[in-house]
Amino acid sequence: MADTLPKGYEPHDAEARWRKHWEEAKTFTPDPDAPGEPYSIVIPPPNVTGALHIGHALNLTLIDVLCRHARQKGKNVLWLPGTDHAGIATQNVVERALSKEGKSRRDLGREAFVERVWEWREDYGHRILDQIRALGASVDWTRLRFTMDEGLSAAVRKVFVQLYHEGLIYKGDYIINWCSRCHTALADDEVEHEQSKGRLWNVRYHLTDGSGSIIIATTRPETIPGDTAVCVHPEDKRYASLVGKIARVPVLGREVPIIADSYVDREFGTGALKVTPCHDHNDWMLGKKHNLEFVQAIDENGVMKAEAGPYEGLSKQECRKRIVADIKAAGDLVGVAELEHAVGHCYRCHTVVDPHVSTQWFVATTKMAPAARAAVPELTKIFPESWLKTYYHWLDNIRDWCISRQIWWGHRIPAWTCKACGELIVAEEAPDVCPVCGSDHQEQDEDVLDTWFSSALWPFSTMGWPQQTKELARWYPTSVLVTGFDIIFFWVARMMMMGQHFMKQPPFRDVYLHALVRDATGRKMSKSTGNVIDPLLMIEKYGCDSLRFTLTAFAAMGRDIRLSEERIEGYRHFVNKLWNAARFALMNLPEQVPASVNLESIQGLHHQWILHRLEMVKLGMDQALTDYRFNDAAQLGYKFLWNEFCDWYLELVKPDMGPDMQSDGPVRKAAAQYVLWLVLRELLVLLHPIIPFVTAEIWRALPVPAGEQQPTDLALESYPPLRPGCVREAEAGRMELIQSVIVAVRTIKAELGISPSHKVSLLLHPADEEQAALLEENQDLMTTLARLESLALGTEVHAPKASASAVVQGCQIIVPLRGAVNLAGELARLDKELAKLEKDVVGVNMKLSNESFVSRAPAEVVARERERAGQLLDAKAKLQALRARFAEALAEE
RNA sequence: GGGCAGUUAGCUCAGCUGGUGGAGCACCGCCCUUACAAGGCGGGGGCCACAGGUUCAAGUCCUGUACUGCCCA
Repeated sequence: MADTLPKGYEPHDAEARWRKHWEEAKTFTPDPDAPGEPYSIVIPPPNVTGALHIGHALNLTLIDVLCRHARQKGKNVLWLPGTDHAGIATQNVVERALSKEGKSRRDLGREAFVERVWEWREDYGHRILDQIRALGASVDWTRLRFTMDEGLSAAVRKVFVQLYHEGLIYKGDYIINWCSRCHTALADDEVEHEQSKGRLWNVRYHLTDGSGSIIIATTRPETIPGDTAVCVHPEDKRYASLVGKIARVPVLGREVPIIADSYVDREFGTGALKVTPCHDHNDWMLGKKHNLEFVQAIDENGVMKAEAGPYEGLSKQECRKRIVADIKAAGDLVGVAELEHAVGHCYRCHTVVDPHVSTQWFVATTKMAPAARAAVPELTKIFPESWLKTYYHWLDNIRDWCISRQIWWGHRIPAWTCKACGELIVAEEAPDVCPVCGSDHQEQDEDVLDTWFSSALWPFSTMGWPQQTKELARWYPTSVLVTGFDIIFFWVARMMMMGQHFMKQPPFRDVYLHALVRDATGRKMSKSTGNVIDPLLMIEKYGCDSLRFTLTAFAAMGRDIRLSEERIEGYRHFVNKLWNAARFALMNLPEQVPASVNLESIQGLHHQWILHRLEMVKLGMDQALTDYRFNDAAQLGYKFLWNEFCDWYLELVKPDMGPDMQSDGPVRKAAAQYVLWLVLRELLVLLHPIIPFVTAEIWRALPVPAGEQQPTDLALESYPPLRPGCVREAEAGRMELIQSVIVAVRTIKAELGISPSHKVSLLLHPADEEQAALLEENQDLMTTLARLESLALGTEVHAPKASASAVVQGCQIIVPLRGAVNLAGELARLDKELAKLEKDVVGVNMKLSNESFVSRAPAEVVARERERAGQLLDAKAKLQALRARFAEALAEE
């Protein structure tokens, strides 16, 4: 006997051992010169400040499944790991640490502060990487990248400079989203809109000519000092006569024109809008269009400026209170209403974002978007397709991307201003002298670039671009990008634009967008709600494979995943089941596997059946993973292991393993051992991409065939070869009959209260000769699994009237009942069966008696229904006869 | 306001190109049958949200309604 496994699987030891082995042996470090179709994935770089959350766990698990599967298929696989520097988030973290020491970043100065961030990164930046390790991600650690690495930074500078010279990056005064807490600009998609309760103030603006007034509606009265117009809809009859007149801004007294623009929503508020170009995006657009004055009334700290007159120096909140009070005192506050409206918040710190006018750098994404749009779906396919429209819609309505951030941690903008002549110099390296005036006195732009700017280059910058590396030649474009749909704008679309522009082809062939992981009640997981499921804690409690299997099994396309700890716990049972099946196998296998048996001519229906099923699962799982149907792949594996291999095959094979009583014993046992070994072995390979640790651990313990080397590393094993000769539909169908007979006997026992272990006699009346032969040949299987005392076959066999019965595929199943059993129970059982049959008969007859069904449905379908009708009627007749006999027996009691 | 999903067993969800509605968990019985009680065997449970339409045939295709969720403005 081979060495068996310990009674329970200990995930911690096994996981630690395999993680260490794979990393030290560089198992997942590919050679660009190696053969095999290239397959590559770049990791969606997690935020370096982050801790692994369940969303990462899902993402990494799915990518790992794809990569491990691709390796099995003989591909040359690169999975490139790394992190991004998360400008705002990281700076916030370090600033918070500083503030505990009573210091601000300004106390340190820029250089010392950045130094401090690097130190922080040295101390904590590996945390997220260790967590990626914990999950078993088969990344190539030798190619680890960070967006602030020298190579990637050089790529950023090159891209910036080139885009600038191509006119695709420009600097200008624009209205942007301003976070006064982070003290920086934000891109449009970095602002999260949330419905919140607010108020709508109706305020009267008097006309300068004394001819009356106009009432406007506003949600932000503190911006009144920045008003430079009042706007109405050109077709709004209520205000037609006022257009062109001059209104006076309350309190401030500024005279502003009343203009007309179809942008105005006549239904909203009073239908009249005050226009504040410096403090609202839409008003900015109106200001440009109508050549209005631009008055900035609030500064970048949220404090009122001199332009706000009497409110100068007040916070915007205080200003709101005061100006409302002043307007009310003047009798111009017409009304206040409650209002539910969307308010923008900073995605990093959740402060309310203010529209703010300032000098910023922009990428002309309006010009770059068309290429990224055109690439889909011809060059890049999006899965699931339902995201296609969202992708198009965003690109079609894109605004230029604000990329400058007023922080210190990040790639500093490679632009210098000559102190002598004011020339703006954009270059990859600091210029020695000004190309215009020759002065050597330049000052670099203070701002850094948006983190997503460097992330957008990730698919090629990580492979060494702008150097022409072997990696780029071999692995660009990448095979697939796997990521959450929530960053389709932040990341996917921008990588598409940059990839198209600089590499002349999009960065991935496929984009697979997975769902968000939610809690059991469907809420987003967040620290503040306290409903997070910590993947590391789950790994600790249930083992990594349990978590991975759960996530894979729930990753149905286009659906959110509702996760709860119970589910992970549940799938731990699956891992345990596999472990125990392997234990059983090992207890029944010799130290060396017997010489191989010709599987295509193997005897034994159970062997033929399980080999057939194995072929189906191989094909099915491969196809499912190719189609990104992760849940289907997981389910196929689950059902095969549990419901076929364990529930049936292991039971069926037990008699083969017994003492060698019969003359064919040794041969039969050797064949069974070989099939058992082989099926388990290939099943381990199939499951390995999803649950790598437990499968590797079992694999190591499996015996190897005589003459072969000691166990190999499962991670390097190929996908099991297909054996077309083992595909046998007919045999599989025959096995189903045997299974049905066994189930029928078990049901009779269970429903009549006969103990499962109580051995009964079984009489079978087969439907025909062929069935008789089949049942005859497989008596052993039925005797063992149905726990029979004896088995008799043939229509001549006498059956006592007091027998329980059933009909399966035309075969009558008769179990003589002796002793104190519940005879009335059997009658009820038969009646229930008959009622069920009757219902089916009625259904089929209805179809067949429908003239148009018979004439219009495909002949094949009609034939199938006819056959079924025949079977049902046959079963019904037989069961009725059996019931009649039984009723007689009851009467005789 | 625009767009995209979803509505199937008590719960969470599968159900591809229309042809006898499934799984896991939960529930109810019975069982320590020599891998597994984290187990085995058996069972109950569904007008597939609603209303129309197409079709011989609709959970599946089309239209509308209701509710839920998400994204964008």
